[in-house]
Amino acid sequence: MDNLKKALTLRQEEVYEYIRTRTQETRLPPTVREIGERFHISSTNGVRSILAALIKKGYIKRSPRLSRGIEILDNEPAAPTVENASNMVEIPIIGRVAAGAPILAVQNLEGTVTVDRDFLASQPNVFALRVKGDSMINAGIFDGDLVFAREQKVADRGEMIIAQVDDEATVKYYQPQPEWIELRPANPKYSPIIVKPESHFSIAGRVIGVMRKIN
Amino acid sequence: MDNLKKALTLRQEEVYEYIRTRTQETRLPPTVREIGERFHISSTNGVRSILAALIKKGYIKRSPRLSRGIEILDNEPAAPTVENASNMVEIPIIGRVAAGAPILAVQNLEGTVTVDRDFLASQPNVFALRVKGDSMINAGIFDGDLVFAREQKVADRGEMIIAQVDDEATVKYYQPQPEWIELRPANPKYSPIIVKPESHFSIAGRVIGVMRKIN
DNA sequence: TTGACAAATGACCAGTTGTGCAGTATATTT
DNA sequence: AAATATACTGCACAACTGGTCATTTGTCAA
Repeated sequence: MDNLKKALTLRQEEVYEYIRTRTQETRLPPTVREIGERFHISSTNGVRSILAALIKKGYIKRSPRLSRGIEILDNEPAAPTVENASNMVEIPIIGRVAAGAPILAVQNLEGTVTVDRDFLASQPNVFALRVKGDSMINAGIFDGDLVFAREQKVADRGEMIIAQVDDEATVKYYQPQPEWIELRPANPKYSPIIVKPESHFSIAGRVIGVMRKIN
Repeated sequence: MDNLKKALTLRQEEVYEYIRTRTQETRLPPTVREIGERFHISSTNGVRSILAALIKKGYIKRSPRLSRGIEILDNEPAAPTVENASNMVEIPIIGRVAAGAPILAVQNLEGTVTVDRDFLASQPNVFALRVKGDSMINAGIFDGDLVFAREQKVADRGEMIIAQVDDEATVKYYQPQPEWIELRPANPKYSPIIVKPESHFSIAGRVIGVMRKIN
């Protein structure tokens, strides 16, 4: 599925080509505004929409908030050592969640991580989310960690889930009550989130792993 | 080979080496502040004075006002840049540590994990260790977690390291004292380990990441 | 006709980043 | 003794940079 790269629009092709050559020639990936300048796009958001499409289609990867954090994903798989790759799974990383949209609705993909199939027990439909805040600190999940979840719409009481409330995706313990749903943090500093029936709530998945980079 | 180059001070050498490896590994030259962070230089001007010296001696080049505009002036034309086709790195997992043997000795290896190069910032000489016990629980490291470390024999005070004491490898904070070495856990239930000079002690590496499988 | 999508605008915010200025302390060189 | 180089601290500032919000325009398919 990943060898068949999705087709690019003309504009996306241009921008991709520019990033590629610029990176190769000057050793530095361009900034968002530099791309905009090159193509006479006056708004950073014009560029962003194109970059988002390129991420979605697997051509580039971005490190959020990092200046010049665009990386060309050169996957010419170079033929040999093929079978090795089959043991790996490519997992989409969810960035910020757009209101209303289903969590995997690609609009906010930040990129992908490739992980060992063993790590995820080869489960299907896995995605990753970058954690914001320290509300799950007692569960060993820190700010900036990458949590992995298996996509599922239901969960058992007490399981750690990724929940989508309005336009936010959070990691919490699932504690359904008769009249409402309680999302319990693992940090005494925070109170449980009470989700009333009128909110937009859904379970996005159950947490199955964590990854943290230190320093 | 490059005898024409003027000699560098120790500090300049360190910084130069850092810029070189960082640029190669992450594809992005560091910012001034990132360099300062790495070497605990609190003022950007401390870094600037070193960079100025490196420019003067012909080791680097800077593009004024350009973010990340540091360029290594290498006499080597940068090879054919064949590069790794795959973006993955295979990391050895250390099992039980035989007394006296270096930690990466073959008899200690338990297996390998393959991880995304980005996760480890493609650092060289990385290994992994399965954590036993809950002594680092407040650092978000639980029993059974896999911790990743970069092999190095020295560390700064307070860094999280993998230490080898007699025939055990443990993850702890490094707190050297004048007369002994203190290995501090991140769990109030445990006391620091005091390593007396007569013990077989060595630093195996600095912890750079954690991975946990849940359920 | 409606709806999804790509592409773009313009204003704005927050955090990053390079630079400038004023100093300090310690070596080494002249 | 004086001059210079090195290696910093601390603070402030302007420019840069990425991200967000609200809207708009055109295309293409159902």
